[in-house]
Amino acid sequence: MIRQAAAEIASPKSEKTEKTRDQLLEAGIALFSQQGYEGTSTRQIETQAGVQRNLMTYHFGSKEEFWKACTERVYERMRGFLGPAFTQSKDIEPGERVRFLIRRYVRASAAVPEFARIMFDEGRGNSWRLKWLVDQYTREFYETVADLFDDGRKRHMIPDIPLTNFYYLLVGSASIFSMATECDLLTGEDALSEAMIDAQADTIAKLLTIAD
Amino acid sequence: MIRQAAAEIASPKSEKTEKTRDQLLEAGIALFSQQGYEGTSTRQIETQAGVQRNLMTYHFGSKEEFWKACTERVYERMRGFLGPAFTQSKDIEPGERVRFLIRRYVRASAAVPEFARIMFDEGRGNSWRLKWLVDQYTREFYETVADLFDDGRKRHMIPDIPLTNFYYLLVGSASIFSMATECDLLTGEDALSEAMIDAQADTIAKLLTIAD
DNA sequence: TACTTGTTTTGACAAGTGACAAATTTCATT
DNA sequence: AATGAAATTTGTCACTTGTCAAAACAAGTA
Repeated sequence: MIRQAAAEIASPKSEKTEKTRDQLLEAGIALFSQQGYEGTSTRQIETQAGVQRNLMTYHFGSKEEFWKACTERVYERMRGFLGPAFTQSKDIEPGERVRFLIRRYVRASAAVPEFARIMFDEGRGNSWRLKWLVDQYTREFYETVADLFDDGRKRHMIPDIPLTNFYYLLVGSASIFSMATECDLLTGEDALSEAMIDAQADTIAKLLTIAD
Repeated sequence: MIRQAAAEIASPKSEKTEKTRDQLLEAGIALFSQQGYEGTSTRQIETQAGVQRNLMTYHFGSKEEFWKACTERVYERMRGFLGPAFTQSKDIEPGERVRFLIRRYVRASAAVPEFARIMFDEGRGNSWRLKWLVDQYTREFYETVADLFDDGRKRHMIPDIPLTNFYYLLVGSASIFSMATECDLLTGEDALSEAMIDAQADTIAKLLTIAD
């Protein structure tokens, strides 16, 4: 079940401290999602964050723990989009509900491209990070999609394809956003523009559901 | 245009030399596709290849050149699947041609999951590697898909969606194979099994084309 | 004031990185 | 067997990596 976040754990001792943590997290999210875990050094993160050396270790204990904190924030951001979408979908007629949620998921993926980037990045290997991501976030999301899928199939709103393929098509549809740089080089189009996001949402919603 | 490969450049001086190069390349492909460029060290490659230290530098000059050689072999492997598919598709009735090629592409992606892995990996950033991949391989492939798309649209075999979205849906459909580890953790299914490959090929072909 | 607590700064270190160069081996041809 | 080029092995370099530890600083409390 997708639900709203629990508040950040640490009590914000001081204003400045919170700012340091925040800048580190934002730098970490940007760099991890662009260069991967191994490709990003703690010093690079601190430099990009504009803070002194070793502050990451002090505030988060280790690179591993810091990475987890980064993914937490990213997933939180996804929840910030998906939670309200679920709430709103309750008021939508069943015939449109699946389509509505698919479109919202696509828009969320575009708003938080770091999420898909990290997922694609870690999904290929066998690291402790993959296990952690699946346990913490992916499993929960998968179950939600599975429920949605079952319901949609009962209502004959989803074509006759297996759940696994449905799921990875939906997830894989975010690849255009996570490969925005390549997309620009290839087509000259900005994958993260409003027009492209709409086009992608329209396309997936059309293909993954059955027209009335 | 997708065409058959040019032969490997180097004249195979001796049997053993060729074996060393081959083992290095195979190890490099496996490791680069699982851990990314920065996440893989030359010593790790040499260890996995079972050869002595520094032999990679000797045979390939540098890590950069070696990486290029690895991607060359991977793309060559993709061509080994796509080339014959194109040839065969000439004999297929136009109404089935697009569907046939889509299915073949999906099967190729499953047979060479390293290709999609590397593409997803590099597509997110802005490295010299991305530029090189696009110049060397991706552009050529994109043009091929674009031609196929135009033809399919004229014949009313492809739904009314933009080319860019069509392309990234097709490419993104390989994500299930490149995230095989995650898929196993999540669903218990082997994404690279014959059954799953078939299911994925069927699904994409069905969704991206219009039924007669 | 002195003391405590949380945070920042600086110094250091062992392990690992890619690359270079010289020493050594291998092996087909004389 | 002798030669010479290709291939392998070993040694080393300057640099980066993550982390630890101690020093310096700030701000509040007794």
